[in-house]
Amino acid sequence: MFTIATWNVNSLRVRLNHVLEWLALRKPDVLALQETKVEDQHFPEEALRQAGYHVFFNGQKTYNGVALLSCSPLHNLLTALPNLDDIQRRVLIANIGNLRIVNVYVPNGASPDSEKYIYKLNWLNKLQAYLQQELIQHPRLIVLGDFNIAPEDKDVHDPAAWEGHVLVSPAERNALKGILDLGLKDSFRLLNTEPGQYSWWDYRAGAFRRNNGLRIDHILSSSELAPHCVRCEIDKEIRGWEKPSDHVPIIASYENIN
DNA sequence: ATGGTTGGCTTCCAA
Repeated sequence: MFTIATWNVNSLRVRLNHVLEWLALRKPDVLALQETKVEDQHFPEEALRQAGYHVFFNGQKTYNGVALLSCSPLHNLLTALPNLDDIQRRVLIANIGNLRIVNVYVPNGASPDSEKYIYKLNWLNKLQAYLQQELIQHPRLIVLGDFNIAPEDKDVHDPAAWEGHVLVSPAERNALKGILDLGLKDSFRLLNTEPGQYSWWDYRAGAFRRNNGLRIDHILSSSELAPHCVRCEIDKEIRGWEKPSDHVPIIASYENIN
C-alpha cells in the first residue's frame, strides 16, 4: 500500500509540531505541503529528516512555498512549471519510485474583479498545458495540493452565499474541469459521494464549529492510477488541534502499484 | 452581518 497526502499548513515554522505529530500518527509515504512561508535557508530540514523523510523544498519569504516529504528518495526534480515564468514559489515536481508527483499551491485569486484572479486563471491554464505534456511521459501521475477551487456546489457549505465568489466561480471550475478532462480523477470523489466534506474552514466567525467550509484541496490520480486508489480521506479532526492550520490533510491510499 | 481570525516582519497585506 502506498499512501500520499496533501496539507496546506499556513506556515511550516508555526505548524512544525503538528506536521511531526501527524506524520507519526498516519505515517504517509509522501506528504506534499503548501504555504510553508519559509525561505529555504530556514527550512526545518533536520527535524523532518529525523522523522524519516527525504525533503525537497521551494520557499520564499512571507508568502507561498511548497515542500515534498518522502520516505523514499526523490528524483528528477523541478521547482517551477517549465512553461510559466513566475517568481512565486508554488510548484514542486518529483519522481518517487515509479510515480510522478506534482505538488501545487494554486493562486487564491482574491476576487473575480482582481488582477490576482486573472493571474490565477492564467496559472491554471499553464498548469493544464504542462500536465497534458507530462501525462505523455508519465502516465503514473498524481497531482495534489491546494487548488483553491471547490469543484461542485456539494463541496460548498452554502452555495447560494458563495455564488460568484472566488474559489467557486464558473471560470475557476471550468479551469479545473480542463485539468480533470486530461484524464485526472478527483480521488476523493472516486470514493466518497456525500456533500458536506470540506478541507478548509475560514478562521473567522466560528466557521469550523458550524462546518462552514469548502473542499478546495485535492489529490488527482491519472487514469492509470485511479483504479488503484482504494481510500481517500479528509483528516478533519486536525482542525480541532490547538492553533491549527485553516486547512486539513487529505490522504489517499493506492494498492498494487509497485 | 461586506463582519470575523491568523501569520508575517507589518504598522497593513494575504488568505
